[in-house]
Amino acid sequence: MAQTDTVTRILDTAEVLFAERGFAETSLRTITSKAKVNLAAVNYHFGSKKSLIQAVFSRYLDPFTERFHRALDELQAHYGDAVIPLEALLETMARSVLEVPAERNSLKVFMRLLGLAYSQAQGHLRRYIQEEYGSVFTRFTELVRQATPELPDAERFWRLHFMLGTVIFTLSGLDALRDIAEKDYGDHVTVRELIRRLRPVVVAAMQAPMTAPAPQSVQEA
Amino acid sequence: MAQTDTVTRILDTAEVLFAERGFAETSLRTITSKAKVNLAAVNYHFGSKKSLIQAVFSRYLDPFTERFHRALDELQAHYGDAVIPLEALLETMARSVLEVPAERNSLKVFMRLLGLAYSQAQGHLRRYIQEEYGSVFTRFTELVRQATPELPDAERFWRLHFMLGTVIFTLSGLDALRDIAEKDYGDHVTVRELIRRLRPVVVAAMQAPMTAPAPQSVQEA
DNA sequence: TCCAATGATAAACAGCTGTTTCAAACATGC
DNA sequence: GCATGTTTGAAACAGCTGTTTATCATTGGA
Repeated sequence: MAQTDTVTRILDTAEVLFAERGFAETSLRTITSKAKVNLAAVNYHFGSKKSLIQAVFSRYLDPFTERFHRALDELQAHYGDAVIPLEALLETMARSVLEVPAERNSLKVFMRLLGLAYSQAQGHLRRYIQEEYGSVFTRFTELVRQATPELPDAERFWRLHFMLGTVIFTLSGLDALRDIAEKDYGDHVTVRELIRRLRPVVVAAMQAPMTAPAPQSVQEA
Repeated sequence: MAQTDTVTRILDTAEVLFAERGFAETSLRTITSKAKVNLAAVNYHFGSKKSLIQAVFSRYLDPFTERFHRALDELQAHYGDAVIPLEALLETMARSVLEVPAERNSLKVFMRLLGLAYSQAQGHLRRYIQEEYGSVFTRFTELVRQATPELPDAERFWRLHFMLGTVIFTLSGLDALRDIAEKDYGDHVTVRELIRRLRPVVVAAMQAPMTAPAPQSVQEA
């Protein structure tokens, strides 16, 4: 065995580079040279670049989904048959997201990867994540449904994705935004502080009053 | 002159392909062959692939900023010295965004490109957009400042970017989200309808109550 | 001790990338 | 008509891409 496992050295290097520059823009040669590992090692241990990308995600998402499931278990046990309030659900999710990368001090990388998963072409990634980790999301949305019975299903779906966009966009572009905020407002913000700022905004957004559907006379695009 | 200008044929093809697959994942050969144009034409007319990417953005952003500036002029003329309410500002912005691509029936492409500009590596793009079109955004945020005097500057900055994330994330991933929504809720939504749904959410988010700063005892990441 | 399996290494592979070159075609002004 | 500047065309360029091969080293078990 080398001083640290070749596989984990590849994963450690790859996740940072992917987060910094995207998948297509990061070559295997860049990864392997920075990881002080032979080029062929990636294909030997992971099979292909695609699989390496998925492995990087699994290493974050597997512990996350496990923790999140457990946290939801506790939450449901605590509330029994009563409806879990929206704030508690959001709080639990936030805590689960924060806990995982705390073990490896890189929430920033985690969020940036999530952002890339949504925005980059990489259709295989979205499919992989959907198939592998879709069930947690389904469970969560069902609980949100019970917490917001006044919302029509479609409206809640869209608002949840509005908020997903808020979180992913903000946290994945964190460095750039933090620089601007610090320069313009002397406001050096930490991730935990950002999440504190996010909470009331997300709650207010989910509970915003609904407006009447657009009149049909308006032309469509 | 060919049946349509070589330059515009390149731009038309490039913007669609970029929106579909990202910048790094779209080769000049794919663009030129699909546009039925010689490979060298891109480098001849635009100089480089980088410049082509910027040209694609200019073609959207130049008309947009011009319209948006004009719309803000009218708004300020109408309200005189009075403070323009937040809803009116957001409404004006939404209208300006909607108007531009209506001329070329591709708001979807426009939004997807905006999303890519934020998420893709392409540091040159962010710099280009910032330098070229930053002034409109500055003007807009100043008006938002007057409309929300109760918010501290830093808080307003973050909330504006929260909402920017919401809009860009939603509209740039529109196709995928729409498919899910249609399958699960039979809800076939148009862009204009989505924007109608976005409005109350954004307003509520901007006007959400503030919570006290986190106690200093909490450890930071 | 020998064998087999596993892992690491360097080299080569075919294919694609953005860009350049230079000759041909074209249009335009005189 | 000729000469001018502009736009196209096919081909080549050097460089990088992911992947494969074949060789070598190292290990653990019989």
